[in-house]
Amino acid sequence: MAALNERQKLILALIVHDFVETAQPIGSNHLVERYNLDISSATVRNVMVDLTDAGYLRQPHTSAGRVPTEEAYRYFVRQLMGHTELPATTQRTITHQFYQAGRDVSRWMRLAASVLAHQSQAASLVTAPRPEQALFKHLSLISTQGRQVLMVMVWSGGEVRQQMLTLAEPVSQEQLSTAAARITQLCQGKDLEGISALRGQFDALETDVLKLVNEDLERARRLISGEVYRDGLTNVLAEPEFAESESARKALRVLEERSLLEDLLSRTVLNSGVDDVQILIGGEGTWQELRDCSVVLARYGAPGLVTGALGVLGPTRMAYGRTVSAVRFVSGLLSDLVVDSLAE
Amino acid sequence: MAALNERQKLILALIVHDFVETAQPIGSNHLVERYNLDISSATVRNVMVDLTDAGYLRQPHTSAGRVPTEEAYRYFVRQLMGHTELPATTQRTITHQFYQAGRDVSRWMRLAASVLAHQSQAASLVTAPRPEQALFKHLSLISTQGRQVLMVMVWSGGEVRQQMLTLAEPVSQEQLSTAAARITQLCQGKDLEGISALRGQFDALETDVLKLVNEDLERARRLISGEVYRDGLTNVLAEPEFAESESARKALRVLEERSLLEDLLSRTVLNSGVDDVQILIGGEGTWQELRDCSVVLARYGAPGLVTGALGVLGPTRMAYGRTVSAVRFVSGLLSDLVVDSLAE
DNA sequence: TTTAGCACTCTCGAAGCGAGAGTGCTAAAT
DNA sequence: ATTTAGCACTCTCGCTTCGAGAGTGCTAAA
Repeated sequence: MAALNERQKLILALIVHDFVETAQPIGSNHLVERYNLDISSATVRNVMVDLTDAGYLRQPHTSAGRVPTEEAYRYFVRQLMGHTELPATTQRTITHQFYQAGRDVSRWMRLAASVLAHQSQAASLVTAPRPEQALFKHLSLISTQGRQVLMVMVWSGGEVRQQMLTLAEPVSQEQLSTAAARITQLCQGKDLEGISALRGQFDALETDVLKLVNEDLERARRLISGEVYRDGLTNVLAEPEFAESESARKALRVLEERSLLEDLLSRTVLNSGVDDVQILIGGEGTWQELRDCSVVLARYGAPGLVTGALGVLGPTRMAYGRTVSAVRFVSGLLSDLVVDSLAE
Repeated sequence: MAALNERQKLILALIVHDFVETAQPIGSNHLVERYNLDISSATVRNVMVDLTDAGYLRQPHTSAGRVPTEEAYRYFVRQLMGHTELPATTQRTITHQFYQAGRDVSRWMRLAASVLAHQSQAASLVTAPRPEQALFKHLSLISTQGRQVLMVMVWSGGEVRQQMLTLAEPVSQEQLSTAAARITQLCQGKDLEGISALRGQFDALETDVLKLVNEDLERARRLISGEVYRDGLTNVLAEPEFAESESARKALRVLEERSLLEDLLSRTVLNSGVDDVQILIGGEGTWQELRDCSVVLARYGAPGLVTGALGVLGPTRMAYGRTVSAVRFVSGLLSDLVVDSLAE
């Protein structure tokens, strides 16, 4: 696959651009007229033959225009697209909305999903930030009614987890507070293993509580991603490539089914740096469900401390420029917010 | 619309049943053969004419079989369907899963949505339980870093809400704990107004904290439903009535767009009793988006204290028996769980 | 009141056909 | 050595036609 010359690049870029817009095969005449090219349609056709031989274009049938191949999108994304950013006013609006949302993580998530879906006109997903290595910070024990106790655990990074505990016999709120204070003091800054090592220094009540802390965290640790937020699912249904519902089903299954999503995320963003946008085109041969789909993903957060993932799923024929800049921007914004809420 | 005789009811029930299964117009011959009726197809045709005149059936075109009208589904649901329950083994399995999920509300929600989607083979939604009238129960203040403080509020019904607070100047954890204890003691059992009435009894730090408590709760109060959980969206895409994506879009928009959902819920389940299953067929003339859709909804929880809503959205041609029993069962189960976690 | 018989209607898929769009090739022009 | 005009060729798409099949409604007999 020899390097493309300038004219070839131009034609390829134009075809990708037009096809993204119209979803129709692009013909040589069409291209010349639309862009007032100072070359003839015959020349364009010659170039098209080159690009077809190089594997960047294909024809749906003998006498139709050309359509970009997956390879073309990859080339476009790598070499032709250039670095774009969201318009400054859009950036300001979005930033403003986030700061208005206060410190409520679940609102950040919903907002991020909504912004991504809207900017990319595709389906978006955002996973809640999760600590990569959780350090214990604080425990509250609150008696609710009878022998029921609400445990509220705070972990490094501000993750709050709750759990109910049923005691063998009623215990006063005072006793609970004392126990919580003792556990908080002894376990502060420790991770799961550190806490287990303290076994034996606690009385019966405290041991009961700690067992639940352990269980809860063990369960949480098994999952890569936190709560998943989605938006814009109906956007992809509007795209012609998902007109017959079968293809739409396949694509949306990936977002809906936890196991598929975890698989996708674990093989991509987990190995990448924060705010580093990854683009998966056409499932890259691996994901059968993502044939005809592209996914733009990024990891956000504070690496080593708290991270989450976010991204957009749309047809291969996707406005990569806009989508990538939206993902990059929101990812950066969330990273800032998460880091801010870690330390100031 | 005169009352139907037994034969008419039988035929109507069979047509609804068959159409739900096959999604094809039902012909008189087909019916007689399949159910070994001891009447002739001509007789069935006569009955069909009656039912068509009565508005329960219609023909897609002159020489096709009959299709139930929305009116037919309503009649079916009210008069013909009878009371069904999920099989006992299914009930046990589901119950077991819920108790395995411990006390984690967000897992209940996910599980409920998943069970509903699976049992009804349609799209499901579940809103997190929210206090109808929130009484303050407990406050923890946890210093994180510098002047950042994490507030964790516990409200009646076990709802835990968190908020970040940035102080003017650093304050020790000890001081924070004292303030939290004082606020907890003074405000315990009070609602938003009760807390406002105490204004003036607090020092600067405590007032700052309370302002945030107020803000957060004010914001929460404006929403009818808590976090929304969805599942089985891809199920509805498998139905032939949603084969062209346009109709699918309309239906899924209702689930996806918060405002539409809130509208739907506020006009239905909010006025109904808990565990009382409501069935909306074809949008009932009001919801344009829900043409060709039916929604089966119920409110769950402890009325007056904590409630949420849950339901299923599918094509009008839906297995109402199975769906209604699934919704009723899961609603009851969630009610029990919520009530249990309130008091024991 | 039920049913057999039958003419009638309408959809659906296959087949046929022409218009239109777009190509690839060749030969001339730059 | 490129570029381009010209042209024949190919293939899709929309349209129409047509026959088979399914299902009805009506009528007259049981």
